[in-house]
Amino acid sequence: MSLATDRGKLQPADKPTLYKQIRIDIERRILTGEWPPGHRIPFEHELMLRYGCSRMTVSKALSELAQADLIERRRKAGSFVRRPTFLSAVLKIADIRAEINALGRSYGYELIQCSRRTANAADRARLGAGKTGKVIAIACRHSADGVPFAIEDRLIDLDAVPEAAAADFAAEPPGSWLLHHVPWTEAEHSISAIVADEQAAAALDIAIGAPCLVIDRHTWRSARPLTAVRLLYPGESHKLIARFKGGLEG
Amino acid sequence: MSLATDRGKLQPADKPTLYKQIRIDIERRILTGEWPPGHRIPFEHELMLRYGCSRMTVSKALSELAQADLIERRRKAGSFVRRPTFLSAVLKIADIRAEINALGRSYGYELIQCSRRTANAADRARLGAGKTGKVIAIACRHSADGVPFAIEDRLIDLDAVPEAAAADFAAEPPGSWLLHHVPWTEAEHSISAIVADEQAAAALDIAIGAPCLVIDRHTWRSARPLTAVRLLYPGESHKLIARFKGGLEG
DNA sequence: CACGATTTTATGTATAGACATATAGATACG
DNA sequence: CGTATCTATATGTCTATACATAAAATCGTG
Repeated sequence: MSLATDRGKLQPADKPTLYKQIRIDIERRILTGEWPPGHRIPFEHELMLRYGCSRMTVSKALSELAQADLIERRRKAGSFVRRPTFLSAVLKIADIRAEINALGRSYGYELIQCSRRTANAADRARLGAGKTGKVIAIACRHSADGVPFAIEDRLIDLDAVPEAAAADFAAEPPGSWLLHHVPWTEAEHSISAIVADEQAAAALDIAIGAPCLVIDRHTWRSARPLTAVRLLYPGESHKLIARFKGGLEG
Repeated sequence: MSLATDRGKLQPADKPTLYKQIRIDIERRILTGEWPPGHRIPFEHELMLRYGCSRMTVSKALSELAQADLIERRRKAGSFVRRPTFLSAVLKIADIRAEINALGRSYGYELIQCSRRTANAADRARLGAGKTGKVIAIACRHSADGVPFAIEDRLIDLDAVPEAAAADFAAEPPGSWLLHHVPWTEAEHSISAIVADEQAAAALDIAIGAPCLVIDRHTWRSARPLTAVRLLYPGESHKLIARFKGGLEG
């Protein structure tokens, strides 16, 4: 046990070395959205001027960012901010469309309800922080080969994600849209099982009392709540699969 | 979408550079168990002799292994193989004892059944590969503050994990034992919901027909099946929580 | 214009050397 | 015997340089 250092705990506040400062600086710009996905970050040559160090030093910082999948480096072209990546295979359940496509089934999507409103007490409680601004509330249904696959009930903080105001959630599922447009830094999943009530049973076309899998997910960027979603899957018929692979690739 | 390279797919079989060869070589020894957790890997000085290169080159290989949490580097002491780490927070559900302790509740464990046998057809199907050797079958119950928390039904491949023969699963839950003694490279989780039948209801002290969360997990080392486990949690009362955090630390 | 060849350029890998820093182990001391 | 100090040493960071490599950009030619 002594070897497992349990990183999250107390950082000894080690003296920030130059390459770490560079890495943290760039990381910050990416995570705050200052450098959005696709943005080309300065060339190593420019960075060594900016930070007054050798190319090897900025290269080390960039290499670590690349290993962490925050940037993608391409010879001759430069280094680019990656779009928000799945930090773990589990999160693929975040994109139901991709999940269904991966199963080789045809994806269907149906927007049930989408409204914009000033956050009420329940919205604020659900999103976490003391938001008083506007939110978007979305209800929709995903289907595979025409059969109900999951129903989704989502809340998006419009102040944290103003771009969402312009998105067309009738054309694109909110999960996909968010995943491809909004970088996030933390997510929390809560998984549980319930039995279907009348409403859920009707929406999913299953029997009342049938088991359902529930996934509640909250997503933040730098501790600021972005969205909260509840997904309801028919329980026995469907299994969520997550794969993990150790080690390194390449 | 174009930026997301979907790593798992086709590796362009890039020319293995020296530092990558070193990294892969060391990684292999760790994952095969040749260098077990706690083992001190050769000093940089020895490695540069072994591979005939400069210290910067071996250092780069070791740095990447450290970033991937496969080794831990300590000044003056050397670099050490880390014990199997959680590759993702989700996997903390792999260690129910740790999960319950994290909740601040007292952990209880009860071995219901533990038997060794030659793998039958059902065992082989469950573990995957065409195993014909011996397996250990375990049934046990975990409780928190004296209340049933989950029941576990596990199969361990004794040929792949011969050390398990000497383990005392009456004293230590098999999940904890495996996590701390056996390195793995791949795991697959399958999550679903069912309603409790008579047997499950009795074991978990819930009503027949109550929702239950089911987690099936399979674990491999280098494509060789190690163990298969099914966990049954009471559904509404309990929630599995997983957290993800982007970026890098330090 | 289309298309292949050439050039340019940013990253990728590797080197030798230098100094910093933490710390395990040895040593000295009370 | 316990503790403070010293020392040796393995890792941590950084530099300046060199050449390799992939791919974008340009050029040349039919």
